[in-house]
Amino acid sequence: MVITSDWLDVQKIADSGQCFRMKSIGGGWYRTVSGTNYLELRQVSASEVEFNCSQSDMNFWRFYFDLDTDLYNKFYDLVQKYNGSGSDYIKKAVEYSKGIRILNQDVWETLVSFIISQRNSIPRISSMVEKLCSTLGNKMTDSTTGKEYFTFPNIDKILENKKVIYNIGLGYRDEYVISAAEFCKMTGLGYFDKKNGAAKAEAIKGVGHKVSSCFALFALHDMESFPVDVWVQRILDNRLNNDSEFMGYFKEYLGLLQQCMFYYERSLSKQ
DNA sequence: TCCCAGGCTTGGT
DNA sequence: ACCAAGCATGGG
Repeated sequence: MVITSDWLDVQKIADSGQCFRMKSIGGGWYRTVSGTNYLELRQVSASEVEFNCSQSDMNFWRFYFDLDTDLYNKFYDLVQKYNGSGSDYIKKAVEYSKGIRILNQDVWETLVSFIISQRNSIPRISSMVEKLCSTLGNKMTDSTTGKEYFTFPNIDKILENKKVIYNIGLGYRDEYVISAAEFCKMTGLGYFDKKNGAAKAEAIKGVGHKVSSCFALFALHDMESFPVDVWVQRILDNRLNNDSEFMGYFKEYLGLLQQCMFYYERSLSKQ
């Protein structure tokens, strides 16, 4: 079915760096996996996206893509009205990144993915996550497309296969993945609430402030979370003159703004 | 507060 | 062939 939205860009979301299993499969189609669900989708026009899935799966994906909110339009309007420090850069970044949404991703998958992301490049994060899934995940067949895919391994599966984790090329991050599994086995995933989830996650060995802020934004949907990685730090230093005026103005949209700036800045470096 | 190892891959000389 | 850097973190 076709979903109409003036703020939904498949390619930009796939390349935004918030998810690592969404990739192009040719012919304009993308595929992604979340939980036990598989989806193929493509951009039909600037404001239309075709979702190749059943009606019941669409409920899952509507939530996943954060489609039932007018937050994005409110954000865009607010950006147009902003004339404070850094407004030129922010307006350009948001215009360029229009269509990026903050996904509602699985708590466990996102935690592990961002532990793996540390001191790593996006293509290699994706390949590490795929390796993890193809090695320890469950093999499934999508009823709509007939395609085979692997789910992300759950906590127990990882705890039962520690040796495997140490031998799939995660580097020094392997022990962090194990410690996250042990921690979450104890607390349960419901322990990570939107308000305090980031701080709670930092009790896990291998989860510092940067990973926890990504976790809060991309899994717990804490839109006020503003992850600062090397790219965002460069933006703050070189584009925004370390003036944090925008942070107060965009308070409840900071996570979305971070994604726009991150995506825009990386595009500038690729030219 | 500052500094560096740890593991592994890619991209640039 | 060599080496730096990559959506950081923990420990000294």
